[in-house]
Amino acid sequence: MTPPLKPCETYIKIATSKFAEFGYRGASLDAIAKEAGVTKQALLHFFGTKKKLYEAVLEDHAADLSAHLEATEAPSPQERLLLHAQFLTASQGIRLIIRALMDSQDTADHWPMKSYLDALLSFLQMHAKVPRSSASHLSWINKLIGLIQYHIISLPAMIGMYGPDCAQSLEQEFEQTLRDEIDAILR
Amino acid sequence: MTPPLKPCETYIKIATSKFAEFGYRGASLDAIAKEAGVTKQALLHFFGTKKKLYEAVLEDHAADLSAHLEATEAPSPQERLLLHAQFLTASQGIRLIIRALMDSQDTADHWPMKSYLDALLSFLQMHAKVPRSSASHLSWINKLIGLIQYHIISLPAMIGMYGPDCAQSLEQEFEQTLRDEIDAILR
DNA sequence: TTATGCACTTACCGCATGGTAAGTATTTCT
DNA sequence: AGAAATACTTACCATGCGGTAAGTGCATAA
Repeated sequence: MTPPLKPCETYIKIATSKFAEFGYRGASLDAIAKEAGVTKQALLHFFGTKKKLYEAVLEDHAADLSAHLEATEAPSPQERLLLHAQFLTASQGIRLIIRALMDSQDTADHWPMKSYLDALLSFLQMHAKVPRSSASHLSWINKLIGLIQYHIISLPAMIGMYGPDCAQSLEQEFEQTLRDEIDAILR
Repeated sequence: MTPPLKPCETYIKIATSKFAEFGYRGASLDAIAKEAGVTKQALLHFFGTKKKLYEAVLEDHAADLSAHLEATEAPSPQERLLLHAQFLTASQGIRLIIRALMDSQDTADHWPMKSYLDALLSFLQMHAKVPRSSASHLSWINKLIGLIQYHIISLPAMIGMYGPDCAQSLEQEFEQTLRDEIDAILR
């Protein structure tokens, strides 16, 4: 099903994980290239500059997210949204988004996630329990992403502070919260 | 009431805002020092290394947060927690915490926020509507901080995507969500 | 008055980084 | 077969960074 990736697609995927893990500044071209088994000039050959590689990564990721939301099938909208939220949680992409948001003044002049957000918005508007304003839905999306994102980011620190035992119960509480939030807004 | 800050306290405050804005890697000693009107060697004189300055910043900030939680007075626990949450929202400190969490593997070997988290936990346990497990409270705190944090971080991008008009309604929705969440857990 | 410590500064070093220039091997097109 | 494009490589450069070494001006203590 998945054809072998073209070289430059491989680079984007590797760059995605590096940028997600270390941020724009923290991920060096050398490190990305080394993991791909090439020199950094291979990256510069395809993308010109680091910033353009970063923009390609962001656009590729936004497309991935939209595609997943589109492709997910489930008996009910709630389950579909839950599946998508779990995909967000499992993927490293949330870290990428957070880093992009925090560094936006620095690196990105445009924000390529809008199409994905719009897809989420229209999904909510289509299946919402009661009609609500667009700002209200946007606020709910913020809540959801904030929830997912902080859970992922804080978990290592939580384990460090309160021991590995807390991880499982935090995961359970987290999943329940996800369900509650989704049920609260969808029919 | 507030005596003039000692030089090294000034440095910590300036470093706090720089680290919060640009992250550990993104905030250079030169930039921090320049804003303080000294050379970077002044910082190295006091703190030895950049990492130690960073640790001092984190500890100072944790102490600030704990002190604020302690000092906040209000007629009811809900209002007290709301005031504190609003303080978190208004301060730049949340960005510092997120960056610290995301860079933790990289920079921080210990996590100095535990005392603050413990203070929050005992506050919740004392005023919770019904007795709940510590993990449940921890999860709720994650939810609250995630909420605040993503709201702050995403607002500029939201304004960029949906225009300045969406800011006010997002703010209102956000504040209402804060109140709801607090009311849901406190008597 | 001298000495001691404090709060810095100037000068410098080595390393990592993003980026440029030019060359090379391989494939594709004509 | 020859030309052109593709996908790189090696060599190199300028900048910014954290950190070291040594010195300076100043206030306080003996």
